[in-house]
Amino acid sequence: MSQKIRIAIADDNTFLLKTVFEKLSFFEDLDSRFHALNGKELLEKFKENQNIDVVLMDIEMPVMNGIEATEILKKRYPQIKVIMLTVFDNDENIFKAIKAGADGYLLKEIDAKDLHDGIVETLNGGAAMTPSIALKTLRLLRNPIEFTNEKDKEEVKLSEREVEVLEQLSKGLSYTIIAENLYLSPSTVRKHIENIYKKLQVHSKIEAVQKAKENKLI
Amino acid sequence: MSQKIRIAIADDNTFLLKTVFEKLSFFEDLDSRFHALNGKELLEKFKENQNIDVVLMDIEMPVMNGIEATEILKKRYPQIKVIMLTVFDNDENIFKAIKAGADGYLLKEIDAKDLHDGIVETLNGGAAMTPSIALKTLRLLRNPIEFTNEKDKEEVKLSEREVEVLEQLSKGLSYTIIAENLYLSPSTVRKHIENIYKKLQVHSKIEAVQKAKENKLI
DNA sequence: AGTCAAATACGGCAAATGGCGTATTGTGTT
DNA sequence: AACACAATACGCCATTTGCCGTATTTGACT
Repeated sequence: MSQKIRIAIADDNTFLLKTVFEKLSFFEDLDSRFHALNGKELLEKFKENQNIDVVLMDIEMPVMNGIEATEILKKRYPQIKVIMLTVFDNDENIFKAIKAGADGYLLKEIDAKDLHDGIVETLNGGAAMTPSIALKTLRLLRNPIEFTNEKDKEEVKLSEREVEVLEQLSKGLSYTIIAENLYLSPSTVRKHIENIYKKLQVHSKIEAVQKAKENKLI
Repeated sequence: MSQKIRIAIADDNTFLLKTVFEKLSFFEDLDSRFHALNGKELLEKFKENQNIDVVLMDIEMPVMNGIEATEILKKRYPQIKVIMLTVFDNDENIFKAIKAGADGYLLKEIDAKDLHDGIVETLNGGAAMTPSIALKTLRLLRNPIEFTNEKDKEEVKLSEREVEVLEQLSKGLSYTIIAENLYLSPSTVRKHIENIYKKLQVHSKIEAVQKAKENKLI
């Protein structure tokens, strides 16, 4: 690459902004050009200065959030790559960002090297995704039904292990088989299921599996 | 991770097989256990030897292809991670593989380090995807094209009464409650369910409800 | 250093479930 | 009339499930 990759960043948190700049500064092929504290500011700066290759875009910002900004930006300058860089990894944000035209979706905990690689890959016509995000996109693809279902549910949180158990439950497996598959004692599996039921407010396998699917927990 | 990651490979091309083995051999935390030349062979080897963490699965194989094999494998051993490793990157294969339950999709041109990283990330609950594949999944998500399975449907026929019972089953109700609702004795409900299981070739409420939904019987 | 949540695990108990055989009644078809 | 089949129903039995209490370990955060 003869030319440096020119980058703009949109983020309202100046501390995180600084962290990102630092990560980028390790690499000589990257050139951090400017930043904005919200979507509107970013778009205004683009009016005078469009020679940017990649935008790293936060989602939660005042005035105009990153998803709206992405939508407008990609419509106006389609050649510019937009990579979401955020702490939020809920399905709705991911899906909205993709719909808005994002070329990648990374989480802020990403290390400098992976960020760099993601930027380069995106410029080369790929897409940047942290593995946990990739998993969620796979799940979204598997259940195309609920794309319409935008309304909020009361955010039931299951632990990772509980989700694993639930996934096995959904295959119709029994406690003992699940225990074997996960290298646990049946007692533990049963306790996990008990806890799942409490969290989901259900009283049987079927109800649990159905509720989990509704809430896209599996 | 104290334990080595145990890997099985399915690929009909022995040359490519060797290449993959070589790539894996660079890493001390990876343990290539066995390989198979097609999906059927893989499943047979799994019958005796299931202590595998990750399967690297080719798509085009004789006898049984990688997508069918993935579907069966993931149903039988849901905890095992399956990563497609193939030269084919067309939308249909990607989508089918994801539907079949693949946990990742990598292209064979991948270098050793990225392959290793992908395996580890997948084990850690993420998903492995080469950037070009990630891009295609994003596009698939953006386009609300209905990829609903046109094929299969073995036309299982249930009687009216059986459908009624099944509908109640799907609400998560017990035999006795269903009996009350339909003005039947619990024995009858159980017999109906027994017959339903036989027709659907399943062995539990959950499986029955899921199969019925797949076949749009309820 | 202390707290907390999560993951692990056991035992007990009542109810539900899944699989088997058997039997009677009605209904429609050959 | 004979036959097939769905719907109804009971009993037996082993296993699974749902619910309860309790307990230890570990890792994360304060």
